Amino acid sequence: MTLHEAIAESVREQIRRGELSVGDALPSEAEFCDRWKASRAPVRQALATLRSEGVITGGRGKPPVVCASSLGQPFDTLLSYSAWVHSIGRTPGQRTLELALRPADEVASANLHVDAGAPVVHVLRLRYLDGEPAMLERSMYVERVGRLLFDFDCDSGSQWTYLQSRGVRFATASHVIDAVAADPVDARNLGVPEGAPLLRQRRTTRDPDGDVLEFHDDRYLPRAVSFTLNNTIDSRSALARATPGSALDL
Amino acid sequence: MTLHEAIAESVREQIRRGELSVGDALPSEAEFCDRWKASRAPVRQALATLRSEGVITGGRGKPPVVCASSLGQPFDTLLSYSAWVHSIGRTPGQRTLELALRPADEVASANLHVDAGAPVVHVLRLRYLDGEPAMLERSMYVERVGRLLFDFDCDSGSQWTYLQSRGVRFATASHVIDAVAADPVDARNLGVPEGAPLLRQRRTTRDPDGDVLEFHDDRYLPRAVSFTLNNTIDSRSALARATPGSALDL
DNA sequence: CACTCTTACATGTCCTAACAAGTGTCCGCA
DNA sequence: TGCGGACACTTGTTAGGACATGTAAGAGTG
Repeated sequence: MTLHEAIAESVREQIRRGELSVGDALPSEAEFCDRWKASRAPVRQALATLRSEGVITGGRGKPPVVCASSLGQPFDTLLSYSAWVHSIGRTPGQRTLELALRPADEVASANLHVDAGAPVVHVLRLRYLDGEPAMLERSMYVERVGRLLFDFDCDSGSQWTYLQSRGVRFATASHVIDAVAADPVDARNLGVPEGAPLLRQRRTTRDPDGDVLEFHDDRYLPRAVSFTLNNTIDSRSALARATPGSALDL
Repeated sequence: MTLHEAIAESVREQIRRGELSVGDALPSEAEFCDRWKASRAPVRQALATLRSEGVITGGRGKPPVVCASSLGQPFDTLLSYSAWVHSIGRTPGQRTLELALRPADEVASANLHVDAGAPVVHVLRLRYLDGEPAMLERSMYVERVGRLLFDFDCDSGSQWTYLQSRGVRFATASHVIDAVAADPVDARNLGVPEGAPLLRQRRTTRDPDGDVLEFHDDRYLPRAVSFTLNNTIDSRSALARATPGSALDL
């Protein structure tokens, strides 16, 4: 772990442990330098990282101040449901309803960027939060990745962790968040009436070369899960509004 | 404008103009230093900014690469509907349905952090996108801010711009995004059946001292508006999933 | 021709140093 | 007591350099 990472992590740790709460001021940069026997560069890099995460604010002349109690989520917890649930101290669960190798239909070929008819792995999974259904996950994988899933007990642990252990390298993801009415499949599995509002997160995950690895259509029960964002005037947010015409692609 | 801001903006400008598209490599840091007659510090700061916005990626040994065509939105376009619509080259519209000064009920006092019964300004506005209804906005303001709205023609321009011109200083905002069923008011104004799924964005905006200025409950037609996010493995995202138990507060 | 190894180049990390600019305190003066 | 200004302290910005580490291309070898 590099020095600036260690500094940033120590601050996050202090926030997690409650030693720093919202509104508290952090030590000055000079103080950090003394404590860590470091120059300003790594200290400032650590503070910049925390700032971009929306954890602290502060301006010229004023010491940085903790401005968010909920820490931003690292890349993996936004992509892995299991990792996320664990990270907030709850109990995940899951039941795989379908695992199939099928020729790509129109939707699959468009989202995975493969030829129509190419083999594609479809997965339908129901995800639980503390034993209650919370999300229905429709995912599709390019054949290269999806075939690994047939060697995996999908109900046992984290698919994400498993795929990484088999050499799949996830690098970037694009998310589109909107609302949708529960279709018959959603309704039956999530235990809501047909047409009930669901929070939908669609995402495309790619490897370092930009090739698509998977596409998800996750539908959450709004009473169980929502998305949050903390925003500061001097930081452009990664989250953006969009209209359907806009490109969803990388 | 400082040097690193100018460098970052010039890259964003090149992306907007199409001189740089997805997958293109940026010049090396040394090249930037030469062109701008600058040291590595401002160049690296500019690249770090772009990276945190999800615009570029790239690792050690490789030059940075453009990885998102849709630029992240600055603070104001996430808060001002008018500013956002303008920024994507469409035509905003709005009709104010209600503007009222009322004693704070339970919801208002909880979200604005004022005493129950304290005066609060409520606004109900229908927002259009290219002439079509796209969002219903329920907002409430603390009295200090809201009273300024009575001197303002709410259908004329940007409320956000107006309030800033009157000295209101917005600094931070917390957003919670989920889905909700259209209630009778939503349904009538947005032209959808009651119970139809809507994308809801609730937000609390504060001034630099952390005092709450306004609270919004914006409900979007999913077919008109969604939220997007680009995510990279080496950047914690400001967006986070949450369960209702989690704090929505700063 | 295929493979490995060297090497040039890129970025990541960290340092010292200096000046600019905003904030808050404290002291003197009216 | 109240106010303004000097001053100490803070963070922001930039310069210039050093070394570590990952990438990719080219040289050399089998």
